[in-house]
Amino acid sequence: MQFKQNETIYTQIEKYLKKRIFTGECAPGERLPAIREFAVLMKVNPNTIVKVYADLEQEELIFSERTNGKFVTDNIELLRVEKSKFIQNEVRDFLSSIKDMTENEQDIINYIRENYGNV
Amino acid sequence: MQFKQNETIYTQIEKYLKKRIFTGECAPGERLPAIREFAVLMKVNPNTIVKVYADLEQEELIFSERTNGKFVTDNIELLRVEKSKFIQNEVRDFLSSIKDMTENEQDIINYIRENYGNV
Amino acid sequence: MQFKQNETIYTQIEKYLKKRIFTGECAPGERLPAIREFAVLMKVNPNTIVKVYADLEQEELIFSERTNGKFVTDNIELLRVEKSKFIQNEVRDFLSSIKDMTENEQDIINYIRENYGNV
Amino acid sequence: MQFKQNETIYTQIEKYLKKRIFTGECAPGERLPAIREFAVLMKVNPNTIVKVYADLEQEELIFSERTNGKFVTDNIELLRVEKSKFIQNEVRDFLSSIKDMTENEQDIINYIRENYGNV
DNA sequence: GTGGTCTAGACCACA
DNA sequence: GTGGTCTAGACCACA
Repeated sequence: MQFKQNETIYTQIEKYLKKRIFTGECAPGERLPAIREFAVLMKVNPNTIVKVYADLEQEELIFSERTNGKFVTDNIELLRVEKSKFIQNEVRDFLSSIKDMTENEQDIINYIRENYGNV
Repeated sequence: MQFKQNETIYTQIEKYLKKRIFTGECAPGERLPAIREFAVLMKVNPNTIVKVYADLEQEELIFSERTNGKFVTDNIELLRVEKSKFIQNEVRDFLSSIKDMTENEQDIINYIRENYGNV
Repeated sequence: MQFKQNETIYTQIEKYLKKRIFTGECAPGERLPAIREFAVLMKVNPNTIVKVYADLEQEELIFSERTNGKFVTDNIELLRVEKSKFIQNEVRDFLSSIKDMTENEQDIINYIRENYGNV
Repeated sequence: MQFKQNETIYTQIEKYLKKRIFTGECAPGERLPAIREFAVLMKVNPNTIVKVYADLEQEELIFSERTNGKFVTDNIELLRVEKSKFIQNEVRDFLSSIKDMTENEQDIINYIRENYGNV
């Protein structure tokens, strides 16, 4: 994974992991990669992953089993709600970033249509 | 202005200023606020504004007149191109952040419609 | 048994076992559960119980008979003294943790009265 | 400060700091010691203090001003509530640790009276 | 000077 | 092997 500057590494990994959880690539109840393993994969220090996991645990998206690893929550309802919040957040951030430079709703939708195929 | 954490202040001010330039609130050829004045307005240290102006000058969106201050470029064509790039960037960042969690183009457009009025 | 974080499991089991010994639930001279059995009951690794028993043996609260198992001491006087020490310890730890935030002795006693029924 | 084993350093510092906040030794709105300064005082690594401050900030007992330091909340009502919770917690932990080894409420109160002067 | 992030790496409890 | 804590210390953004 290639990290942007101007956004902290842990934030980027957190977003990445959340998206995997929300899309079900990391399924409810599934074991997450071990801290050290994930750190190697991401080419970061284990402590950075410790922070990522701690933050997601705080939000109850994942939970710990002592010495056994970290697991995606199996609270489907919570996942549904958090996913919805996450998306709404992204949408609103986007809209407020771009609104002033566009004419109206349709203008933005056109941009979406033009670029949807290219990402 | 309220700053987010996890993104540097100067980046946030740069975006803010670019948007004012692209929307014409800061018109082509217009004088920008003096560093100290802008710093007071934004409640940041003057050094932060120095960096912002330097970065925008680097991108040729603004230029210096020695002792006279900083001015928005009057190269309309450059403004048009940069604005377009800026918007496209935002659109693509948004799309790639959200694509995996949505079904299709229409799905995203619905989110836009739902939230357009609330930002 | 539900373990707290921020305190090691073996410490928590040690306290639990001591209390059973001091209350006589594990009577003087009585045989303690076998390591494996106790480990299963507590849902911990046998090594953890090995450590617990070793520590209590160190304090002479329990003793080994080679292949026959571990037994609660039958030194009643020692039990009396250790129980008393244990309680005094708990009381003093509690008092020093809370003293600065309370007005006086009576204040603490009121807290005891208020909460005695709810634990 | 002398740290106990079997309880993490950061937990002990957190409790220490909370108590200072609840007693008003660190008054509402007051600036807390700088991370590095406090680390030197406590003879621990700055990162440990970072964690302590982060945890208390999470609980809204303290707040950050970028590059200016950390401050005790001035939300008096929140302080009152959290102090009350903290004390109740300590009292209940104490009671459940000692209840089985005592006869009744009065028995415990006697222990409090006996030891109050000696802590 | 102040906090935030990150790395390298050690040591521990527990399985 | 797995996570948790802690240290030493670097580098950055910001004041």
